[in-house]
Amino acid sequence: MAHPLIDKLGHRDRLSENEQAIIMEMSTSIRTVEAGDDVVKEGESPENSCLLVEGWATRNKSLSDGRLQITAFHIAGDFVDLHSFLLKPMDHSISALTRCKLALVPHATLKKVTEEQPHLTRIFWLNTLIDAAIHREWMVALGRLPASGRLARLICELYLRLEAVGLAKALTFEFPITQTALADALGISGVHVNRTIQELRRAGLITWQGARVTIKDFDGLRDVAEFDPTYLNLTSHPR
Amino acid sequence: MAHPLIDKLGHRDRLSENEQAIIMEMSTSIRTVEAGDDVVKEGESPENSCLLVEGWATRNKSLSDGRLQITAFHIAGDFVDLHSFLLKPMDHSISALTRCKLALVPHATLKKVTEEQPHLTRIFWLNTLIDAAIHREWMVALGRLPASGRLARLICELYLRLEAVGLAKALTFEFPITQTALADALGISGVHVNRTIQELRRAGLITWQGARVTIKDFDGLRDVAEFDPTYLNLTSHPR
DNA sequence: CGAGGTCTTGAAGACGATCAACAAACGTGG
DNA sequence: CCACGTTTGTTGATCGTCTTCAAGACCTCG
Repeated sequence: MAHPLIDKLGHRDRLSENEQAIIMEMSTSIRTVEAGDDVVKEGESPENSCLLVEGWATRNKSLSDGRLQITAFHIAGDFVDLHSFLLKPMDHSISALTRCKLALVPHATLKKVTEEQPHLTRIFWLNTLIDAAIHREWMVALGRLPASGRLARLICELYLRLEAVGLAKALTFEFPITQTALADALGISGVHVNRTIQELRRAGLITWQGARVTIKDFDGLRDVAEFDPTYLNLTSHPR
Repeated sequence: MAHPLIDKLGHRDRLSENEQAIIMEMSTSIRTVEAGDDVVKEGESPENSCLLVEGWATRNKSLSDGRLQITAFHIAGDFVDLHSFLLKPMDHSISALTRCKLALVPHATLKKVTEEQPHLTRIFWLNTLIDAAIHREWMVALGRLPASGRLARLICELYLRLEAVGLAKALTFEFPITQTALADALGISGVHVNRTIQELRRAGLITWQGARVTIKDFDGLRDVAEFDPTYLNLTSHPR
């Protein structure tokens, strides 16, 4: 299994050899997008969905005055843009946080999967349902948690997701983001992000130097975050 | 077309006679849930998905101390709980805001649809993708809009959704909710909901008496809300 | 080595929370 | 049909979190 998506989906249900082969062959080409550039823009109706092979990307929506809200972070193995297969035009943009490598999957191929591979279709569908579950989790954070809780939650979520695909271990990971961008994800100001990071540091819950985040007290962080990982559906069972 | 779901899905793509017949026959039974009761609770793994035939329901998640965040409102014709077909256990609860009539659809039937009805599968999948798009829209509101903007958005969204299924017209609709529950949707306190409603009233944008909400100045309300209805995907095209 | 972006800190002020009290509406039983 | 209790809506006062503005320190990269 040398494919990040197969790794990831394999955590949720068993994939047959045939299904794995289909996933390996789905993509027609690889596209590279530079840090800061958009992969897809709000309003477009792309003919391909893209799978993130390498790098970090965000889903985001912007308001007329330029204010931004990041609605999700994506990492290697995420089928970032599966939504655009059926949902057109795009209601949001996908932007590269770092340089990204993306595998393009034509919508015609996905349509064929829905016609010939019911089990794989359900797995892909599930993938988008988990995106929705993560959205709900973020809504709770944005609506009901103070800044420290929101940040703590994000750290817990990202660590578990990265760990699940082998991109983090030992409670530490690289998070290549500016505090300004983090503000757009947490729904607070850049200045306050800075103060909130310091608050978690002072409480002995994390260290954060450059891009490296280390969780020093997972239980403490989980308490501040009121975090329960069930929504990530990281356990395998037949669908 | 005497079925609310057929009405609704018909706005997004054409349904064949056969597909309409399948939808009519999917449901094995009707369940009634009283106002305030839960339809499904967080943590459960139901064997049926439920389709809301009559009444208002919410999706919600609660924190350990009892604070609540409503993540969506659902109305007649919404396939509220399609998520639980593949996403188990439930990451959130579904609760009845008013007395609700729900049609139960066994997951085995849905599985059969995915195996025999690719087009209908895509339509159902799309339905959950639109739920996700609405979630993203709410995240922008929760993260980046002041209370007045959040409330204005909700009113715009609900009006358009109700109108699309024939449950509202002439810029007025019944919204049977308490200000406390509204607070749990908007991520603010109950007291502040009250003041925010008054603010929109004073600005001449709405009236709100008892459960009846009337939009007096749609353009004005849309501006306060920074509302763009694209995300609701209310237009029909082949999927 | 200089320049632009990013991080950090301080001070003032806004928005919304919380607490408290009262008014109005609603439902229920007498 | 009215009396009463409970829930919901309304208002005022005070407090806290987070915003905004501003300035300086650090750092990275050409």
